[in-house]
Amino acid sequence: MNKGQLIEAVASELGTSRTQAAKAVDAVLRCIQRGVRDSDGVTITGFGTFQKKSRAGRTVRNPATGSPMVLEPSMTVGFRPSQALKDALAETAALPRG
Amino acid sequence: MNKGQLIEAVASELGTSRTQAAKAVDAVLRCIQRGVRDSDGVTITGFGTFQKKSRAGRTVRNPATGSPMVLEPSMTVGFRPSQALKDALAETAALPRG
DNA sequence: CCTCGATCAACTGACCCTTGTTCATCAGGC
DNA sequence: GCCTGATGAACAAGGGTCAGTTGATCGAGG
Repeated sequence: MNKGQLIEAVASELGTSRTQAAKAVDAVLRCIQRGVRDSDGVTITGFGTFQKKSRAGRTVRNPATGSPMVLEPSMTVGFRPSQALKDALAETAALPRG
Repeated sequence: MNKGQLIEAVASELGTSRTQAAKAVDAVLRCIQRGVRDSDGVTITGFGTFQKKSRAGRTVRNPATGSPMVLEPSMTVGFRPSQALKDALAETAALPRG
């Protein structure tokens, strides 16, 4: 699923136009982004938690040349799905008869 | 940041009421959830990729007792932030001069 | 249009993940 | 607005797994 399809789905959910849905999707994503950036994390009950995490620097190897290189510490975003989300996935994952 | 604050932020972004923003947030999250569930993954350009991942079963240890236990394979959701998102974090993380 | 994204290769070590309790906070309803 | 149910975070310790690196290309999406 890509952004367009997500927007379509949101439009269907909200009963609005794709244009409005696009704004909604963009706004939500942007707010999550800002939340992670400013608040170190966004906890959404029943969905999951976005959390800004610092990756420790380490030594990696260039797969092309095999030469080692030092990675400097960087920031990334971790997502910890809630049990409800994992359960929602399991619904289809173990969906024998539908 | 929690869900309520996210809703407030979205309401501010969209210029709508918190009630409408709540619907939008819920719709977007639900659609992402369904997308991950049905489509194995949701790729959002400029934000990141949610991907349903199957965790292989393995042996873990109960940190309380120290006794090993066998984990059965399960599903989880991985989030791979886009470079743009990581860059957005870096803006504040390494904000040297402003 | 044209950029973003996924792919693939070998390798390394950082990080996730488990249990279980408990408190605090959050979301929801009237 | 307040009460209540429920969800989530922290901690401790160890091991197995997965992420991450370069770089060019193809494909699709915005």
